[in-house]
Amino acid sequence: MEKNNTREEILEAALDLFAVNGYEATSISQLADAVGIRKASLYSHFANKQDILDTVVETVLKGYADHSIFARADWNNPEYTKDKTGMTAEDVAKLIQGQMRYILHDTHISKGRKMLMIEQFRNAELAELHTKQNYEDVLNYFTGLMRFLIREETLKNADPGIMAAQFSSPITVWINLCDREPEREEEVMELVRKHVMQFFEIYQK
Amino acid sequence: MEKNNTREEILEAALDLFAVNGYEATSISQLADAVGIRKASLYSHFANKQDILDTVVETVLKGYADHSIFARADWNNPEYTKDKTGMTAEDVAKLIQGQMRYILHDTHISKGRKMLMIEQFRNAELAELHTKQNYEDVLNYFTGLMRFLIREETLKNADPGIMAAQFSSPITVWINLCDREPEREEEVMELVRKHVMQFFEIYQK
DNA sequence: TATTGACTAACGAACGAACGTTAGGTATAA
DNA sequence: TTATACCTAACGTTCGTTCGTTAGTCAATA
Repeated sequence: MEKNNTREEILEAALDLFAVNGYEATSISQLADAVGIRKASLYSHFANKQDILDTVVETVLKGYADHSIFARADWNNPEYTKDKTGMTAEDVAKLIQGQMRYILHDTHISKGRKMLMIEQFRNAELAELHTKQNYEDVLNYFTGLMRFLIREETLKNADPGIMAAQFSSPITVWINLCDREPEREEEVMELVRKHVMQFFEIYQK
Repeated sequence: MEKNNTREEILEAALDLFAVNGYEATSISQLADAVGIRKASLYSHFANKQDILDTVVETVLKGYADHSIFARADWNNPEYTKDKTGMTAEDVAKLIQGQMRYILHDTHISKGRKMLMIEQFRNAELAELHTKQNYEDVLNYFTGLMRFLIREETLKNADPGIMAAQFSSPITVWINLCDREPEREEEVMELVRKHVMQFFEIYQK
């Protein structure tokens, strides 16, 4: 009755290792040790090492599509924005902090992000994925937010793409910092608060 | 009379390879091939593979200390600021664009940056170096610039640390984008121009 | 000037260990 | 009975490294 989950364990361990060492520098033996089986047993579940990477990437991609805050937002949908009208600077700061906590601590998302970071100069497919997930989707999301806040007359009218870059880039940089030095998370959260407050002040209508 | 430079050629090829594949995923044979010698000959110049990495890091560090725009600036030194008084938004945009071109195309700086990017989750020393070079020094530099522009009454008074984060982070993000997709450099340069112009507008006195 | 010897950089060959992978056997459970 | 998950053993290849040799350079010596 117990469904066998070795395959999932392998994928999880693989993402763990790829997110620290990268694909090439991770060996089949390392991976097998992490799962607690012999390395030959991996081949009962995957055709070869590349197949493991492909499946991990597939999993990361699917997890992203299912759980990404940024890819799923729709600022033109009243259903999506109805609980976001009349947001103050503090409200937005809290919202962003919550999103950052999620992005930082969700294991799939954070390990996927690190893997893309490591592989971005060797694997063209992963480089593209990196740009989409950590640049284009983020920028789109915050451009939507800026347009929404301008429409609501919370912020003054200016190029929303540039506003989004100015608003989101510090957050992106601070997420990378926390990936490297997790003990600085609280320091970063305070910076985020200050950043959002100051952003709203200077862009206020 | 000709000074032998094989050692330098090895270091250059090593940085090339480490900046794409990382240290572990780069083999001694690959490196020897890139230099055009047999792999055993590498050991006439370095004790072992780790010694090559250590020396490459040392070289990157020295190159950074000698050539980094950010580590060498001193906004309290009149000698440094004397040609920077009365800068308009366009002047600053041009200045930043020039600095970005340099940072993007100087081979040592760009390859060093990529190597640190790849190694940041496995090598604590390189993670620290990454934070210093691409976060702390950058933030310090731009905090200095903000203080300078506030002192000059070009910009209004606000938290210069937050201003520096808002000003520099988009630039950091765009440099990373260009590292991944160099063909987007001109698009990025236009974004930088817009960003700087808009930044000066909203923060104007 | 010619000879010697010390030093160097590069080499081919080989080392044991680890790599990714395959084959074949065994135990478990449907 | 058949299929599956895991095993041990081994494959050929590549890994980082060591060894002993060779060819060339250069300074001191004869």
